Amino acid sequence: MDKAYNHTDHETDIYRMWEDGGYFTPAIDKKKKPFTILLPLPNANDPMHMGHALFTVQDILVRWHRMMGDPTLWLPGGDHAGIETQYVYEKKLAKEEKSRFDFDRDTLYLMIEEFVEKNKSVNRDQMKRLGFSLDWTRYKYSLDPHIVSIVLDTFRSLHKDRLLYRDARLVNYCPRDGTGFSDLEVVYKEQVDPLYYLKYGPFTIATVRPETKFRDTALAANPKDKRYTQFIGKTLEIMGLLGPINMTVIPDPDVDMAFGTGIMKVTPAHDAHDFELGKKFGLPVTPIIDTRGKMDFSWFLTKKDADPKYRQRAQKYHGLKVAAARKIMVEDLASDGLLVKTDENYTHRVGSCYKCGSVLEPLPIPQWYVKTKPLAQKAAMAIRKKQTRIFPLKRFEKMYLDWLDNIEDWNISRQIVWGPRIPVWYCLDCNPGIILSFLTNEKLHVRGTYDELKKTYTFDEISHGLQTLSAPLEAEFSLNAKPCTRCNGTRILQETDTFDTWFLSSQWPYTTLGYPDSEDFKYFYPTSVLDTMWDILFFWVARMMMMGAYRTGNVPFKAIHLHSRVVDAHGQKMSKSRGNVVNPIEMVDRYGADALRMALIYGAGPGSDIALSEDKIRGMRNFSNKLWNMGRFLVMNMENTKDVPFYNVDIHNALTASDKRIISELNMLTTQITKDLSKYRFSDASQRLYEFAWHKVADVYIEKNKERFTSGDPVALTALRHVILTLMKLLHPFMPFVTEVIWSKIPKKYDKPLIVSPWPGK
RNA sequence: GGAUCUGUAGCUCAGCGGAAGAGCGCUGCAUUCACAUUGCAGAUGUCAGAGGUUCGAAUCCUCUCAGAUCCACCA
Repeated sequence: MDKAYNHTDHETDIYRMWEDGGYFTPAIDKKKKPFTILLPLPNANDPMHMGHALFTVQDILVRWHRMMGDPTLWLPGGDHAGIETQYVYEKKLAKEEKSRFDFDRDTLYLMIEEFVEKNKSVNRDQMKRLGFSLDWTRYKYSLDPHIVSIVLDTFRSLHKDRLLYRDARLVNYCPRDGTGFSDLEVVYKEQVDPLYYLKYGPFTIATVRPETKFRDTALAANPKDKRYTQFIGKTLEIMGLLGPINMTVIPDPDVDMAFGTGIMKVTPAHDAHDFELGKKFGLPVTPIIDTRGKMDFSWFLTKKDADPKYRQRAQKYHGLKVAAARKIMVEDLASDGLLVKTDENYTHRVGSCYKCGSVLEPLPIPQWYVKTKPLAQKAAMAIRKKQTRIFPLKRFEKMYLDWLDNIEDWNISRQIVWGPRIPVWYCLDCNPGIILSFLTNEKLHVRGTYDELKKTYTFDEISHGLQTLSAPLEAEFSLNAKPCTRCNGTRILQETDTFDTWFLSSQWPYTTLGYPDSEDFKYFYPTSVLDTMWDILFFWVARMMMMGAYRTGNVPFKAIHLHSRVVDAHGQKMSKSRGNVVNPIEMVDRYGADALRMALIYGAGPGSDIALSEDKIRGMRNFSNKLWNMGRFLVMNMENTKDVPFYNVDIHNALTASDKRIISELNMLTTQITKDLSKYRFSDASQRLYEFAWHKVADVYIEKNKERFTSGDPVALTALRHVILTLMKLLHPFMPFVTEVIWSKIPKKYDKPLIVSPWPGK
């Protein structure tokens, strides 16, 4: 054996030995209870980061259970990651001075597909570098046809159960990325904007969005506000930048009397609160901002009787981006004497796109929604009844329940190409003009709902539109478009929206296992543990619980273990802009996978951030070397001594007090580690093992008995071998490579690799 | 606005009712010894502050200060 442990000499060979030996693939044994973990599917396009390296937690559990003799499945997969991947791809296109608008839908899809296929293997190879004992024979990709077909079937099933609807409500729309998002994906940023006080007929109103005032449809005041009670219900003529308009004052108890002047303009098309208010009072929805985030004054410019002076003004605003238009309008308001004052220091929070940071525009666009309340109830119940337990902290359980108890319907439509299209077909003959694609230069030009909304639809008219929509949905719900069953029309258009990626990944537990009939599904579902970072508790974990319970009748996990974020040595979040990102593969190259794994686990308290430094990883590399040299010491001394008996109860009596003491401590340690693992106390276990191996066995036991070992005392060597072999087993889940190598060097009775050796006490 | 978490050695953090701990860093000594990716010895703390419960509090309770996070979103 070499003087020092050099991981690069061993890791590749060891992993190949495990994989070729088929040890990652479980044998289904109906007499035994399986242990199953699904790997939180990484973006198939992403190289590995420290977050992925933390899946070490799962490998620890999996390796432990495998040694315990459980049929153990750790199922890997990759995610097409809809918007994430399309975003990355569009950035790539931008470098080539192209954009998504240069391609038709199918071409763009194929280009992205090719891009992903090229990168797919990178992440997989990196997982192997970390030593993850994933069953690669079962690898799944989120766009595998059989997975998609189950997802589409879920959509159909939701429709049948009346848990699905299409509605034209306000969507958080990113004009830059060209898609809407669910509420969860909105990031609110605090910023300072001018608050303008505008003259509004007899009133003064305060607003940060003067550009939307052209299409205000009402004014609202608190019914308790004595200043305005006399006006409630009255319609007033108000002078604006484009001439006089009529507006009614409506009562709204939500209006804060202390804010601004206590009276508010109502813009149902561009504000969520106003939209609800509009619904209540039957106000028209009158958008003035389009999906590109530009002002749209066509409603005014097409007016035949418009005053030429105002027409000119509208022409000036038309097509400007919101921010630019606002600036010019404020100038015009000032010159018309309509600007009362400006508060420059108004701080508020603005919804922005989590991908590109653009300000999101609330826009009225029809989207598909899942009614989540009934689904959420079951998912919450599973936790309340302790069918599923959440580790490590109560606070995550509370977060989970609070979210499910207050859940809103889920917008699953995305206006991107990368992902499965929503399986709905519209008949353009009997139900024309339903949908519009904002994505690319689609060849099919269809008059869209958004255009229709611009024509000042009332809420009644919108809901009427939705009723006519549901007809072809009922009639035409197959995977391939056939002639319309109502009018026999052949101009059928599939919904151009794709699914929110989370709609697919929320079904991962049963789609990957082959719901509903496969052996795997019957045997491995529900899975044992889900381990993931807490930041996707709502996006993914809660939704998997909902969909699993809905589709299969069982929630998908018996336990949910939430781990924390990896931060740098100073507790700072790792980010490219800070320049403190530690690349896991570089660390594996330099110090070995075992060192990185141990560094991630050691000293990481449950629920708190995990501080990782290169110093710490180096420290753990030193620990690997310590183990190596303990093994080396044993092997060297055994070489000169024949017939070292194997440890057993009979020999125990021949041991010295010192031997007996270390074995007794080892037995206590075994019990303790087993207990730690069953309670997800990985850090505690790793610290105990480190302490015992280095400071009890190496520093004390070996040093005190050194003469006995070097002189070849068979009894002493028996004890030491027993201690080291047992220690290798206990450490194997944490540091699989170095323990497997040491194991292979020590003469012993078993010929099986360590990975499938029985857990001590088992 | 609602909720939650954290404050312990220079740094990162364990401990969460019974004599203040670990890793890294630091200081001194050792060196043909399994290992210098080492060993031995050592220094460093009003356990954020105040009050309370208790025979006993870093640990439980209340408040204060400081930092962080989640949810809801305000014209």
